[in-house]
Amino acid sequence: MQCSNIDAPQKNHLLAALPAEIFARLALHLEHVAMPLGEALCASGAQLRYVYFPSSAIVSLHYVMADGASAEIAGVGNEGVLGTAIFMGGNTTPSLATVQLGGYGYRLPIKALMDEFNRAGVLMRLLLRYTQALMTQMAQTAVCNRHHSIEQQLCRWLLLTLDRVPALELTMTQELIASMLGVRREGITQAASNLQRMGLIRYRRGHITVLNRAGLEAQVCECYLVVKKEFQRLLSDAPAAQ
Amino acid sequence: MQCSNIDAPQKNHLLAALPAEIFARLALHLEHVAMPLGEALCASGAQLRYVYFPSSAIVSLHYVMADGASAEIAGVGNEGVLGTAIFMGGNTTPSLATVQLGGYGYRLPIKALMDEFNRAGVLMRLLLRYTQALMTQMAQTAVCNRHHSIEQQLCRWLLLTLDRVPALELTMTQELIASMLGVRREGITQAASNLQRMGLIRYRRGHITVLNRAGLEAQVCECYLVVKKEFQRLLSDAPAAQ
DNA sequence: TTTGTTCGGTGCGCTAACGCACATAGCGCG
DNA sequence: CGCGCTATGTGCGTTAGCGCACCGAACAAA
Repeated sequence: MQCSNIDAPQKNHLLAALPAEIFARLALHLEHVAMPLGEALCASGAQLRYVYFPSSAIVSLHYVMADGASAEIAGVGNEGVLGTAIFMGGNTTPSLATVQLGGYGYRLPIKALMDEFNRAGVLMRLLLRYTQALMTQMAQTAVCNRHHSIEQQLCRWLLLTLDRVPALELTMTQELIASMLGVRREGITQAASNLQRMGLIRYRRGHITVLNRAGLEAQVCECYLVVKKEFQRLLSDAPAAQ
Repeated sequence: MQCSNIDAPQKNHLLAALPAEIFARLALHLEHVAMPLGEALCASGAQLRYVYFPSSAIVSLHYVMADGASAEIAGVGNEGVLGTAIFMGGNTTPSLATVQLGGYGYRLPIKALMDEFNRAGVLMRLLLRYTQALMTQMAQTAVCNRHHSIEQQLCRWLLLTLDRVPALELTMTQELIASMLGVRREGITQAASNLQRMGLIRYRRGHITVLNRAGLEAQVCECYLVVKKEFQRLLSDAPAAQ
């Protein structure tokens, strides 16, 4: 599939934030790839060969325990990059990365990434700031898991997901959402019914449509705003300089 | 209080892992400081003036919500450093840092840290690997909050804390532990009673003594080992080189 | 020794979420 | 058009953890 202008590298915010010169160096090695739903980009402890800059796909970082229970730790969409462990020096992580919402992205061989990262310039500072934002998301997930209801967490998850795609409709089963949030499928059914009754969303067999985004924002716990504001603070275009 | 050899900078694993030359440069600016129980080292969104390398103290990174509920996100002891946001480029985080177990540590003005960090050498790679380990801890906290019982979480918390201090006895009220784990004090009372009945720990008014560490390790959920192994993998002395 | 304060233990009733079982309904495919 | 698969809705009983109230016990300071 060709790169069209509706799926240019610049749809990824990190790539878009790079100065032209640096982007040009990376672009030689960037490869447009399909990221179909369910694809496992990185198993627990496995070494990535590429880092991925999603343009329309969303990747879920999650952890599956010995007994099969699982939970999402954070998500990566067009605001970020999958593979922070590469430049953080650990190469791998104990978590899994699977495509949660199919789409496209750009991948970059880790050598090309590290060559640029090791210049210790704009790219390095940008990626480190992104990583800090990712840490905020993980921290807030921990807090939200502890204290908030399934319904609130569903609102948070929906809003964070919507922020990463242009559409108002997601192709996503309740089962899948449940496994993301680490709760029962029935719990999602009930929470989603509530939101539907309130007129905030509409549900139909594998598709969820947001009807009233402001209403969702009124229901969501504070965790959503904390994460969103921190992403804005750390990754607004301006401060690529230190 | 003077620096004695029972509280040298090398008690902090990160400082100890530095080559002599780099350590010498930093040592000019290192300051031995008391870190008393309860001290707030960094409020939410506040800018640190120093980074802290605990030698005997333990710092808790936690988050307090609008309604007062709170949860610990991660802990920082002699294996790490408080203030990753400085070198990650964000300067602040939404979380709080308070001293959870009083003791001592070394602080370093952020300018001295950044001068060395910006050499993009051993210190930078070490701090980034530590930050990745911290991310693992945060991720595992999120998972553990979701799926494991208070008793298992108490085991995890005890073991992680013990790994950071040489003693088998901690000075710590149940109230404090409860606020760390983000649960009720009564929940800790009950979990601790169970562990005491099993002969694994002994409790007395503000002091908790571990009697049978192996027994605790048999009770704990997998989260503990995941975190511990990841710290070992990322921060064993050898690979300061990239 | 006394007294006051903080810490820990215990017993309610309540609720959110779980595990399970099963009914219904959309939707693709032949 | 009908079949069958898969997604969703629903109704149990069960349980972990919560919120509250209160007691007793340990410790510190006078």
